[in-house]
Amino acid sequence: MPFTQEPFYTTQYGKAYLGDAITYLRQIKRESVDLIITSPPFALKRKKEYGNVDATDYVPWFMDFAVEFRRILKDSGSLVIDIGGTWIKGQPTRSLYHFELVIALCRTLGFHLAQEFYWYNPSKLPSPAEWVTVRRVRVKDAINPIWWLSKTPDPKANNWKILKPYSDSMKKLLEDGYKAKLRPSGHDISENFSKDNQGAIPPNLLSLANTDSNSGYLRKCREYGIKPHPARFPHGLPEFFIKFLTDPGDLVVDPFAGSNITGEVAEQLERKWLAFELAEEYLEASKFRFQSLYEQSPLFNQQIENTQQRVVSDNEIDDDKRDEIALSQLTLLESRKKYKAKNSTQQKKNKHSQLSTDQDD
DNA sequence: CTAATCATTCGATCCAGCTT
DNA sequence: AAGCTGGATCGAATGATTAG
Repeated sequence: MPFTQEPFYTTQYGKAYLGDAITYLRQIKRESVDLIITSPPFALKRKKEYGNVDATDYVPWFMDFAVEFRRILKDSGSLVIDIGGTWIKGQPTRSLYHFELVIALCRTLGFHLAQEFYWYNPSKLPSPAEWVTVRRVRVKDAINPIWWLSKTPDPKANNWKILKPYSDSMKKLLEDGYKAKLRPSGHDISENFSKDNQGAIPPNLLSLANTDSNSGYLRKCREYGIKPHPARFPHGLPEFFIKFLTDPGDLVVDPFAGSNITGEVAEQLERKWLAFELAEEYLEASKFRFQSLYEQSPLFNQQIENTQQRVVSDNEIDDDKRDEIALSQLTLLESRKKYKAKNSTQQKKNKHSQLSTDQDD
């Protein structure tokens, strides 16, 4: 992609860019993208640090992006939007903004609703607290709608690629044989139901607990004192749609990339990817997802220098306090050195294993 | 005026340490 | 060496009320 701006970083399959997605989207060639998958900022009542748009302004705000989405998608391409619901201020009733969005995308821009999905997070906090845990007049909101939209009525898709293991009772049925007959509903269950397809066709309810608390990304964020992106979807979500809707070598775009989980998953699945993100801190930390990148990060080296300077130069604090800080920072420095050493041996190991597999090939 | 407090939840993952 | 167990961790919360 010949963008006017340089990428923030580049990997084997992808590029991440810093800035407003709209400026980049406008430079992408028409009908060149296979999948746009994203989790835009939701219209939450309590605004987050990454910036939220109000429910009343949401559809017009999104439309500017959606026009470009439609232009850059191939006819076989899909647009997948993970969008959380929200509440009307001051009363226990739901906002309609995410429904209004999907209707506007179809009615105004001519997108097709290929299918609606729901992401169920069983370990979601019981919220909204006022209505769920204080007054107890609603139940916890643990579902995110995911709109799968397409540019034409027949986007590229193949559910053979996302079969899930058969349940125990289905395995038993396959062993014992299906009783072929007309069901009361009129559904004709034929002998064909006894065919073993090596896996079940998944439903449109994706059950994924979002409980990442100790991943490499989070540990490195903690280590370098960077605030992790507070709103990350689980890897399983982009993985499902990338496998379902694209082939290796296809192009996947995430215009609201955040900590760039989409890029990480696309890289693993050998799809080309483009990620756009407004906040430099989030994009910088997303380098932690790509081992080859993060040690080249100025953040990584600068933090170590800063720590060394601070230990010797800070005279404004009283003596006890300064000793305490110096000690904690020395410990921090030690742990970074250890981490760096451990990581470089790890990289050597990886290189070795890569070489040996190359030879095998 | 702003800031703090209150109500509530449960599963995935990583890691260290132990057992087989 | 491989497998298991248990501990630590943390999460796209909100609005009313009280304290400062």
